[in-house]
Amino acid sequence: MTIRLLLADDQELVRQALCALLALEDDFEVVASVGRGDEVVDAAREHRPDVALLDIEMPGLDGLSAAAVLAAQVPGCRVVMLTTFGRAGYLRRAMEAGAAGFVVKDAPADVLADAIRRVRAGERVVDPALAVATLAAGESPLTARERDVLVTARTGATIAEIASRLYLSEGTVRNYVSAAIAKTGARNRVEAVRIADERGWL
Amino acid sequence: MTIRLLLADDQELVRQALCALLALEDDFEVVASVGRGDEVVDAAREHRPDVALLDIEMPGLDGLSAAAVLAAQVPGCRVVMLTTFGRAGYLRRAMEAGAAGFVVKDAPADVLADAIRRVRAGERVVDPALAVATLAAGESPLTARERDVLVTARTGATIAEIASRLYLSEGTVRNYVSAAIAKTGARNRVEAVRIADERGWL
DNA sequence: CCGCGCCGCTGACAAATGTCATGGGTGGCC
DNA sequence: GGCCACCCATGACATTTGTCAGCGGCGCGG
Repeated sequence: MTIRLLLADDQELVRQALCALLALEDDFEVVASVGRGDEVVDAAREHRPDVALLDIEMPGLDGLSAAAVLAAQVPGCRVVMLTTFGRAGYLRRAMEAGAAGFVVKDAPADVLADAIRRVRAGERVVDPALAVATLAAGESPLTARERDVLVTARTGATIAEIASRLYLSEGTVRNYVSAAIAKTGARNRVEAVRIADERGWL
Repeated sequence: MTIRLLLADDQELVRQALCALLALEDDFEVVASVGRGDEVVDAAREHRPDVALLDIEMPGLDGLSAAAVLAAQVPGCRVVMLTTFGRAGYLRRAMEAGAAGFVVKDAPADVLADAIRRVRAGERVVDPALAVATLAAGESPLTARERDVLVTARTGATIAEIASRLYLSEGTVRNYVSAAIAKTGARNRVEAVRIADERGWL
């Protein structure tokens, strides 16, 4: 009994390469391959894969959101997130989105193959080291607005720009930034953004 | 006559996948595969590949530096840079490092295969769109010190921290930052870092 | 040798940023 | 209803930042 796979990765070359790699295994069959997050669900509905391999960074719809939609609308299709970054926040969000597995692209091929088979069998598969890091990073202490402000600040916007984009007064924005800096333990807006980003709080 | 390939990419999974992909072509033979930049030269000396496929982001030694060393020490081995980011500065630096080809991971597999064959034949292969972008971005207008300051600022360091790390006075750092902001057309230190980074000036 | 660009520094000033105290409004929860 | 957390705002304040002018030194090319 072969395992039917859906492959989603925005990098054409990587996707084709993974396809070639997975084809080496006798029990895998890649039934669909897409390059955009918003094509995942349609493809899954059409081809009914057993397991969907989703990259996180994708145009249209990110892999995490795609996983959530998939879990809701295509029962029987389990999700393995396959991503470059073993960032703590990604893992947490992947779990919340209903993913059954999480593999980083640093891992060797047989880890991926193994993860796919185990997920298919109903298990949940996560790199233990990454799981620890995720627990260490903990839940986000940021309020929704603090998060918004940091997200907007990410591109290098000034306080004034953030304020106008979020329709807030400058003083309010400063307050949120200040709170975020305190909560992240940063000494800068810039550092606060970086830290929060790394922890997956954005 | 098969083309002997060396593969360098820090992501194990991607490397193995590319290996599987390239093995599908009759005239390719992957003779070496490494995951660190500082292993490239040794591997090349030992296995004498015709073409080395180098990722840019790698631990130990980045792909650009590896390409430069390779060009100097292993004549007969041509280099194709294979990278995620089609950033203008990367291409320029790749060319300066003596690379013969430049392929982004967005490209389809046959573009890569084609590039390898043409590079092997002595041609230089570059994505035309990216070449235009590179010319548009132009040479870096930053002086060495301005660059140093921006690089240090990238992590979110304050002026004071930059000053102490570079053994400069704070006023001097402020001047460099100011100059860099002017030259990038940014309105922030943060934005200046982002812009300079995108253009490959760091 | 002289000009020029880069390096490093200083000092002064304006603008942006971060901190703090305070207050009002809302909605959930006991 | 009272408590609490969050949202939004204001004003005052210290600190950090960016900008500008100016100084001396060094090395390179005309």
